[in-house]
Amino acid sequence: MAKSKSVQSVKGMHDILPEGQSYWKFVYKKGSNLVDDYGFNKIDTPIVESSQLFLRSVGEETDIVSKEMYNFKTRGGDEISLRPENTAGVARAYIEHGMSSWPHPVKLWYWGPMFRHDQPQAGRYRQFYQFGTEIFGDDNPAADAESIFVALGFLGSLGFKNLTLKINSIGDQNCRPHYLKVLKEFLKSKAKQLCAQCKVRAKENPLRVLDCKEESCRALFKEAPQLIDHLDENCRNHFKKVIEFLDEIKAPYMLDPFLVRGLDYYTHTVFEIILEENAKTAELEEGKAATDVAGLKGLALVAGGRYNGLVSLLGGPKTPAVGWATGIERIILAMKNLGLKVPETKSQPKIFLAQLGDFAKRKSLVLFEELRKAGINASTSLGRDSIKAQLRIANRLKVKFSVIIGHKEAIDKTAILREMDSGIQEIIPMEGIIEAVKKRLKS
RNA sequence: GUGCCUAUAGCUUAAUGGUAAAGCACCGCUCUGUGGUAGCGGCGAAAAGGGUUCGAUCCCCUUUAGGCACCCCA
Repeated sequence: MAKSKSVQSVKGMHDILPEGQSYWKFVYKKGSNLVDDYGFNKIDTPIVESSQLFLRSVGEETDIVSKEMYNFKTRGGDEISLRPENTAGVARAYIEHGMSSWPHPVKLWYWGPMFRHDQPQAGRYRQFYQFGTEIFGDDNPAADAESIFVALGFLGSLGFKNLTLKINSIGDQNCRPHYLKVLKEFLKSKAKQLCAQCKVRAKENPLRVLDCKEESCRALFKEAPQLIDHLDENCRNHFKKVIEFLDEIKAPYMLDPFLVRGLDYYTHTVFEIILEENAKTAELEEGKAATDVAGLKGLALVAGGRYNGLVSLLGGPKTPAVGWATGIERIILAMKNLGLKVPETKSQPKIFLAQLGDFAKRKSLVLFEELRKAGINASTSLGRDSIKAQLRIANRLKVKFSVIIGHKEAIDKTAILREMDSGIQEIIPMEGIIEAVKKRLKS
């Protein structure tokens, strides 16, 4: 097989082919227009950052950094990494360019590839695109709500319905340690009944134990102390106000006391937007029953939260911030599975130029250029000499008209304009051809 | 990182322990001057490596890739 003898794409990496581009274009357009309307400005940061950045921000102990990051050493010996997410990079840029002196809040958005070395699955790649926003310098719960609202608006603009917003507060440096103590005690008392995995986690990352999907554990955790009951007054107030804002803008939400996130920098609000568990595909053909959306059950389309400690952690001034991100491959897969359609954006030529003989070929090349200058999307197949083959291409391209220049026409300084549907042809003087084409295309 | 399933041409599929077949697609010819339909022809495949066997695409092992479920996550 030719495939195996030639070079293949690296595991977990994928090509976005022309027919897939209409989805990408559509999602990008909807997303960028929306955040523009909300006053966000685009920022691009490098795909490569110093490894330190992620170790310090995302967290050395997190899976993303400890297991999934692409790390390299440069010739000079610098340790660098492919970015596994972009909040750290944007925060770094915020500090590096002195954005703290910009009028606040500083509202930024980004779109670009991220890299994580995990197991590829549907909607899950080692290089994948994320789109997201960050708001710096706004401590107000309204900024949390705005972030959530923008994320919901984005998904809504793509046609998603039946979304569930899960939200929780994980407190901050002041109150989380107290909670962890209480939680650890609880887990100790139940140690014997925990699943193997939870036993390990109870020691290493107790917060994540609450995430366990094991039925027996879940039952156990019903009595577990909840973060939300251990928030200090400041945190509780903040969370309460976020919820009030969500009520105000009528965003449907679900409090999830077990929602924790895999990045260390989060404080206060954390949230996820998932497709409802019972999301079904559109009924495609008659007789074909709707099926569960493959691979997407409970998968987060959007995730985000507040990270008030991040900027100062990276050496910048103490700056509250909040943001979210979404995975584009995942979004597009969900759109396809749900039958959400996007407009076709393939290049659609309006007319086709066919020629016979070298002299005519030269003439049609000139005309081709003139058509382009006149803003008419024309196509041609100058490499083919048989008129039959050329018209076959014209037919396949679904053009309305073909312009045919044979040897005779080239000498007479005329061209044949053929309407493809009817097959009606007329001979038009060369200098009038552009006008004639324009006129026909209009009607 | 773990477990299960899968791998035949660009795509979809077939048969077979003994020369790998077809449809679609692509290219050409019939037809250097007219497409859609037709006829004819061409291109082109066993993921890689090893083992069992007289002989392996088929049976076995390893690797690779994909899917699914974990883990984790967007």
